[in-house]
Amino acid sequence: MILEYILLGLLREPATGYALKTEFDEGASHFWSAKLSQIYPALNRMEKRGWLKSTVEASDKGPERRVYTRTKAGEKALFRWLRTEPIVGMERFAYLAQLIFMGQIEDPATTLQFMKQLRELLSAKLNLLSSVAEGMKTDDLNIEDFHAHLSLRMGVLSLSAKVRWCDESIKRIDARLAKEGARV
Amino acid sequence: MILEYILLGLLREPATGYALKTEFDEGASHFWSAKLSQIYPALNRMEKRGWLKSTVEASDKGPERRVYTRTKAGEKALFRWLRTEPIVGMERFAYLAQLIFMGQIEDPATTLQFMKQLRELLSAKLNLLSSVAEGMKTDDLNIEDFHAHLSLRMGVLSLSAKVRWCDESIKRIDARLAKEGARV
DNA sequence: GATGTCATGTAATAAGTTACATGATTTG
DNA sequence: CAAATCATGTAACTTATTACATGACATC
Repeated sequence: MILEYILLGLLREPATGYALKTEFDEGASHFWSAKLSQIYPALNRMEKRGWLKSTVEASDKGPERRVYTRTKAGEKALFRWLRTEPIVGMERFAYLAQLIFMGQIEDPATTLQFMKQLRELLSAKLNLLSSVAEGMKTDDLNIEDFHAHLSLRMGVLSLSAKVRWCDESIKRIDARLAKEGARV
Repeated sequence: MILEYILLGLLREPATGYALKTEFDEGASHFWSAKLSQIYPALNRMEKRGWLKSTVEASDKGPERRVYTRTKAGEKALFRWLRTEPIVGMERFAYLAQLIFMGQIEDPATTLQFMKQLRELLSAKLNLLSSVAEGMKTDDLNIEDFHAHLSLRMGVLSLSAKVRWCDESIKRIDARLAKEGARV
């Protein structure tokens, strides 16, 4: 279960389920996502399995919180997973499914609008990631920041490629529409 | 449910569950995947809902087959979905999760090997997609082939970017290893 | 006769989403 | 005092994977 390994990875330092959710949204949202209602039971399972230990602490703000700490067994499980082959082939792009079948509607104007919307959505994501990446230095990073920077770069490069693809596609659709218009 | 809409899209022409699985693997694997054990119940549900009709036919080869045909209601449901906003934010890259936490192992050689493996896996996918894309003409396509070509292009462009990212990353890790070696 | 492809399904389990339920503290 | 944030969980449901079960026909 990939979520569990991501939680193990995030639990480098002890944290609550709530804090992990925040980290997820801030640092991992470009490659994975999870809801609180999935995180809490997962942490529970992991503790039963011996990968985590938890203690209940009073909070300075709000109710009591359950703080999870990664055990040695948890670390071992994580490292074992990290040494497996790169996991590929689970890619999911729902918007490509929409685009590919949109030809059946036979209305280039619909596709044009779709691609323009998609361009905006993707470039907003790109801007977010770029600003995080640019806020980091690139040289003399410690090994953990170096890894964080590597994965940010992949987000930046692949989103840039997709935005360029949107632009290219918009031009091609415009050209088709111009031809159609000329024919009438 | 996205799978159901993809099945509707594929069912432009009547087909069996088995044939849809083949189409999935050949034409849709770079943006979605599904197992037969998920496809059969889905088709069943969709027929109950009135999106499909099925008939049982004898096969020239192997056992009887259930051929599904998309109904007008199914087409309407598909077109309605196609006109919704582009679905983004479901991206999942398990290999990025591996990479980002790999810093905790503190062994650049592990990361180097990982990136080299990833490069091979991604470039194999890229070659597959490129050859399909190159086998298509680019001008004067009918509207459906045009859409197929658009989505192939996204695969080619974004995979190229990722392969370049692997190369860039491999160089950076090599540089770190060289530095480390120099220090010893 | 073994292996591969065609063909359809069910059962059990795992993973993920939406909705429900509760309640304290902080900030405007 | 209303809204936001902090905080934890359960219940119901949907979606997806793995394993099981069956069997015809084709090719080597």
